[in-house]
Amino acid sequence: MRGIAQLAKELGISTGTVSRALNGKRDVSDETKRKVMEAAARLGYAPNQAARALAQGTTRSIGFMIELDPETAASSDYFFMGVFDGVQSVLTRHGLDLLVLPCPTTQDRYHYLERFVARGVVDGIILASTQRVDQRVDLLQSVGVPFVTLGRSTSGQGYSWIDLDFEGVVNTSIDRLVALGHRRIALTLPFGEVNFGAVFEAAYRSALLRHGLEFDPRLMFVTRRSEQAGYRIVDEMIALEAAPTAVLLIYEVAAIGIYRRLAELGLTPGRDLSIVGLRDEPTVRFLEPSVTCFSVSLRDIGVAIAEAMLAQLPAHAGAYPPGIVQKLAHLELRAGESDGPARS
Amino acid sequence: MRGIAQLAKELGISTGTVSRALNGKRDVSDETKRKVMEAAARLGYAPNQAARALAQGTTRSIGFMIELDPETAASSDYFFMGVFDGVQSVLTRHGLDLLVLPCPTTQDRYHYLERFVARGVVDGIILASTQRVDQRVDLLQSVGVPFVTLGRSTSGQGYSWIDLDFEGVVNTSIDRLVALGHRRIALTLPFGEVNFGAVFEAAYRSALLRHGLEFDPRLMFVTRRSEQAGYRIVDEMIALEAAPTAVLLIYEVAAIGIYRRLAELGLTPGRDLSIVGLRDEPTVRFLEPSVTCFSVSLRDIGVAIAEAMLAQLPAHAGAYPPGIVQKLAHLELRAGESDGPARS
DNA sequence: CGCTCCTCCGTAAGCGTTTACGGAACTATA
DNA sequence: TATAGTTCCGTAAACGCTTACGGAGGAGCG
Repeated sequence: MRGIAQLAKELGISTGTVSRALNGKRDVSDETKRKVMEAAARLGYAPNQAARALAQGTTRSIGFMIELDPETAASSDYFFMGVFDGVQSVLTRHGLDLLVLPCPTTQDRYHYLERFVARGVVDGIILASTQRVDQRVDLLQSVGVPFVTLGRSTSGQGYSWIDLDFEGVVNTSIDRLVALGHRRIALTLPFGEVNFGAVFEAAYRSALLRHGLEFDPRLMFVTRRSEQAGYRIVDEMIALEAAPTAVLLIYEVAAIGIYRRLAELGLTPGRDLSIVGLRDEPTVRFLEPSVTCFSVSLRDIGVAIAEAMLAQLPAHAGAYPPGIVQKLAHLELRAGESDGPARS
Repeated sequence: MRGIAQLAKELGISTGTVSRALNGKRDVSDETKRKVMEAAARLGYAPNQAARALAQGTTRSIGFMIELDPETAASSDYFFMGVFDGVQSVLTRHGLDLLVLPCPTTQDRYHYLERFVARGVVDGIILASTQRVDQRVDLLQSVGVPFVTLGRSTSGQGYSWIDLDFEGVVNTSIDRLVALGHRRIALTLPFGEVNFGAVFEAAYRSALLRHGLEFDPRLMFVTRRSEQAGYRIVDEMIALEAAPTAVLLIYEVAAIGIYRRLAELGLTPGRDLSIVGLRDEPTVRFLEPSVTCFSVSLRDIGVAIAEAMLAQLPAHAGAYPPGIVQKLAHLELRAGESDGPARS
């Protein structure tokens, strides 16, 4: 006899009463409630998760699926830790646990997720690294599991997502660069089928159009998230017959490589080539001259995700207005010295 | 009627047989086994996790607790993603899931862990960021939950751990620097009570002793994991009456700051100050001149952790020789150009 | 043919909680 | 005093799965 039964025997009352007391339900006198709480704390008792989940039909935990691609994702984890913290801060207040589910490099992301939802390990799912067309969204919608995605996708319809305002970043950047006299502005795009690549490119095209600038596909560079990638594209840009005078980076870390290559060539960031990065992560923030980029609170993004999740959980209805929420996190410009007037 | 009952009805057999078939047990004909498998795949059936855990008394999942300190840990996640991948690669082969448990900044690490083990959410625990004295180790040992720590601790006794060979790194580094003529070698130490700080310092002291060099506490600098920290200590070192000619970094990322400050002062890494970093993470690997540091496979560390865990799980006895395993991961020197002959 | 042994399957009792239901004791009301 | 209404608690049936147990049927043997 273990668990609640032992506790009940110890107190000389029934398991039902103990359970009610622990869960703060009615039909229990304050006196017994107190006794039970005290005994539980003293014996270090906590209700068995499996039994509780089975009886209630709910696990009280939310899964956050991430991917472990060592090539590209390895450095974006920087990103996730901040988000996790934000998610946690909200979930714990509602008695929910956060379980991070790291999909191994060798496994298919769809099947990995499928197993977890089919077995009912979590009550809700948070998805990251959304692809342009992402079957996981369709899966979750069809089985009816509450979910929120960090990043948009063209799959599914009418679901909750939180994403960075890439359009805003592109518009602000291009406006700024154009105002500085730039006419040929290069762009780096993420390798792979992540959705924000398409978003970034579309925003870029429409911004050019808005300014009456010509779109030149040779000014777009697909890169992985690495310093090396930045190093390489400098030469590629220079080799063009009409080299760009500015570049907008989807992976700000590339700035490090660009700086180094420019230095080797005797060129100066902000003078010979204007550079605008996406996010002001610490490493980039430390560069000299400082990189013009954008600031966003990762924690706030996490909070928004958690709130969007709570809005979908029946057990927590009322805490947040129900319904789908789709939110773009604003990125605030942090003007640095890596961009300046265009030189011809 | 859901789950296995529905599946059984569909096939016209009992739930017991279905369960046996799905779990590949005996007492089921190959014919029915085949039919059940087929039906399960067709209907997308997977046994409910809670029910299974309750019946078997085992969750088939391992928890990996990490901490979300945005200040120090945020950038060490780089580190974790690689480790996760290694752990996963082994666990999945044995039908075990990996659940990452991120302890929020606001919560006490001990109570966070306590709740998870008391509720029986996981069969085993992997601990990171072990403190010099870490009550979590005592807790896990007292309740008898299988666990492995990534990093040592002075708490507890005779438990399994995997750690970096900090002693090896220090010895190799000091030997190398001394051979280059350095006599005053500085050291950076981690902020906080993490155990590897103490290990690093102890190894440093004994290495100095071995070479007959004087120990000077003023040559030790406690730093957080940041570029900024490196930037700052340059001035602090120079300000000393007898400035060090070399420095050994616990957080290699500090090299970035050191490089920058040296450049501002018109000094050159490897000539005016020799620098040796711990791990060759991408950002540092990209510096120019290249940083002398050490290489270690994060994935292998993860693999070792998982194997140490399996050795403790009764259900998997035999897969790996039972017993505690304590292993130091070797760090291979990657000689760069950031260190050179001492100048007086 | 009778016996034993093996193969395969159904039955049902758990696993540790939660929770609907009913009932005992007590209070308030007429 | 009889009745209705509260308050508190015990009982037991779920939740979905696993697994010990037993039994039916067939094969193999003497």
